[in-house]
Amino acid sequence: MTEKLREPLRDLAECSLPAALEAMGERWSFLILRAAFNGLQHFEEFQSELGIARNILANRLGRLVEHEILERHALPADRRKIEYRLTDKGMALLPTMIALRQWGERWETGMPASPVLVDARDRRPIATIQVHAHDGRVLTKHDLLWSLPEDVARDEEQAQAAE
Amino acid sequence: MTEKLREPLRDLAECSLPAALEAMGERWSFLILRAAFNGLQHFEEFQSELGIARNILANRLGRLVEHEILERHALPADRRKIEYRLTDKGMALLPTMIALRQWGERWETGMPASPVLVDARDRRPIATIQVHAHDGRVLTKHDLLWSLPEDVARDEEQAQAAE
DNA sequence: ACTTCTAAGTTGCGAATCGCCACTTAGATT
DNA sequence: AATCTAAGTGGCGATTCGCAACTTAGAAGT
Repeated sequence: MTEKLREPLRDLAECSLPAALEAMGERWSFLILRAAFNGLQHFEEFQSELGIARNILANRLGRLVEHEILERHALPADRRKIEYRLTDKGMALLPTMIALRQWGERWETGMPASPVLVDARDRRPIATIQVHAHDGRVLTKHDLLWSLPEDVARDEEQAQAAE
Repeated sequence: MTEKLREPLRDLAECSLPAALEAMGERWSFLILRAAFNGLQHFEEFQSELGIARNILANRLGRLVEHEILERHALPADRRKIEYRLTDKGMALLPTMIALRQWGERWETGMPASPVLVDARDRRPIATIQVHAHDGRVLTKHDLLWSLPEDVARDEEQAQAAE
């Protein structure tokens, strides 16, 4: 259906970032995902909420379904209506989406725009997404190292040897 | 320099995700950022590492500089050489980039590709990026609520009232 | 000084994608 | 049967992508 003459990004680098971008890297994909997290499920809902062109929306929904980020369900009650549901794979994008959004709030818009995402338990805003070590310490760029798989410490023994 | 006749995504929705995508949402932007986190600094380095077309690379670097994600420095020693350096704003994209990469590893490639990102202190792999509550509990989609700013609990008093 | 080399772009141009709008199609409603 | 509605599809101009060749400023070699 969709032609792909330009080189997929996935082939060009050794890590899986290109693969992720292959699925989510196009214009509108993240906004559609956000709308899905907000509970929107139908073509016309996405269309009027986002103001996206219909053909582009159809194309993006198709891609997201291909990549199993959304699932396409025709409702038994009214088989014209298609429900697009987030899959587990789609929901697993939540931290990415929130991290991106929080970055936008902090560095682009400068304000925590509404609606705010809160913990349902106590209605307090969620924490800022950060990089943590295996033991929970917060890490910054300077605490990080790119390492080949064979040099990675995997068990407590090696971890303690490094102390 | 760059013309923009199509509607910026930032205007279309109420949260700052569109603003973030305005800065980082184009093809190659995240891969250039990853290369920068990997220590690449020069035009020709990005070009040969990523295999991106020169005009596109020039355009993307320009955009990233405009958005203050990278800084452009001509080296005094050899003023032909331009060093592109990550700014604090750029470094703040680290959690987003890692979250996206981890998602790709888990759901697209299926393997933790090299190089692996490890904690420099003990060389153990970093934790998976997750959403946390203000008190550190891990939250999933079902623990979350979109809330208007006026309904957000802000201090201990309100937080305890909700218990 | 003058030729050569190099880093970082810029330009031209064909191919692909975006975005607006009108049209279609399958299925429900009156 | 006529109408309505949800979800697309097709046409087409505008924009962007991507390859290759060219340019320009500055450094190096002789």
